[in-house]
Amino acid sequence: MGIREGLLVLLGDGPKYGYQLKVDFEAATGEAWPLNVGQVYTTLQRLERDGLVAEADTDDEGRVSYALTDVGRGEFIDWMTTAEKRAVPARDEVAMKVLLAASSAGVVDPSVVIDEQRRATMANLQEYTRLRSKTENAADGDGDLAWLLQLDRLILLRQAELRWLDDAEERLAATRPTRNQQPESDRAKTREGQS
Amino acid sequence: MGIREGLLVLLGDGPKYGYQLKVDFEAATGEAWPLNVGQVYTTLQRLERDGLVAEADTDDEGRVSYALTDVGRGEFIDWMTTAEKRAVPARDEVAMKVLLAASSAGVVDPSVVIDEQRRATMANLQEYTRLRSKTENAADGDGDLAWLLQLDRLILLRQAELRWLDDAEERLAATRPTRNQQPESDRAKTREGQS
DNA sequence: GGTGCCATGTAACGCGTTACATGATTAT
DNA sequence: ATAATCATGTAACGCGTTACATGGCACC
Repeated sequence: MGIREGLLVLLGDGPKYGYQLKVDFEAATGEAWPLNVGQVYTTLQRLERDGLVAEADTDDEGRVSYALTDVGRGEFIDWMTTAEKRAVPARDEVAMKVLLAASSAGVVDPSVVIDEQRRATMANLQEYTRLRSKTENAADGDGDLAWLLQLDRLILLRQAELRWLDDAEERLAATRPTRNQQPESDRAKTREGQS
Repeated sequence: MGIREGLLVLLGDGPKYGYQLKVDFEAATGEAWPLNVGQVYTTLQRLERDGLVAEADTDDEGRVSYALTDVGRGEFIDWMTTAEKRAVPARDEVAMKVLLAASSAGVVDPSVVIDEQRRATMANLQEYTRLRSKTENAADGDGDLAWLLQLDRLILLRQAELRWLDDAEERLAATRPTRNQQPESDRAKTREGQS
């Protein structure tokens, strides 16, 4: 998950050297996922260790290039053509905040957390939207396809987040006031002093 | 980002011992983010090292409980009341696949990748939707609020992903066929042999 | 008497991330 | 000249994750 696969794919259309991989990686992801060059070299080491890439002929300049091994090419094709299962959903900071606020009853007001996050997310969304129109209206029609795709994605994600914040507020408002909502089952078993 | 903050918040309403934290963490996140118990203890060590928690009085049973220090309580409040900035968007496997497929022109057909992922995501979405109705119609009206919120969230995320896959396919179809779309700028500078 | 849950840990690995060191080449 | 970019690497840290070891207690 991550850089390994990225490099693997980038090496899919021919040998490349470290720095080139960094540049290509960022270009491919629309500069939205910056990559410290050092990581390329360490990741290449690990890929070599695992037999997925091998040092290829050194460049006409002094540049050390790497190429996929057969195994590496296999992994690359495999990863590319297999859809992600995502058995366990990724932990998201915003979701964590809201869920934890909701569970730690009383100490923090979930609606405050939600409101604050909504403001940030809306600002974020506006910024991305602005960037997208700006990019779309750029003179060069082919302007940075990857960057546009990233913006599309981020906009959709933020919109989804806003909807979720609304849903969450609603659900919390619906259940909280009716009862003081102590999850009695667990609470009773291990009373934790100072309530 | 992650477990640290989770434990911090959970300790916000009183001292708890390790195992309890694990149980509470999973309960708070609707069992969607499972947590190996061992991680609780190592994370507690780190939190203690950083002066955010301290070992509190041992339980009536032999259980070692931890409590927030003043600093820890500060961090907790801080984290809770501050919205996430998310300067750099998180790397997502699906997005990576599509973007990399789009950039590595020719080796892999992006539309194939997209189609395959769409199938998986749709199945995923249906499963979550099914689970939600099932949970909502459960006899006990208060049934697992956290779990419901997670399902809401995952459903919205998957829907957003589907829309993005559509958008991406469209954008790729719009630009790709017109030109063979070699990013000439970089391509020219470092010709990488065997094309 | 064994199976399973409660409870606390430790050891080791993997990967991402940062920071640092070192040079060559190019541009101003 | 000197600043920026190209190019390759190393060292160290942090956190998440897995696997393992141990022991008490309850229930059947």
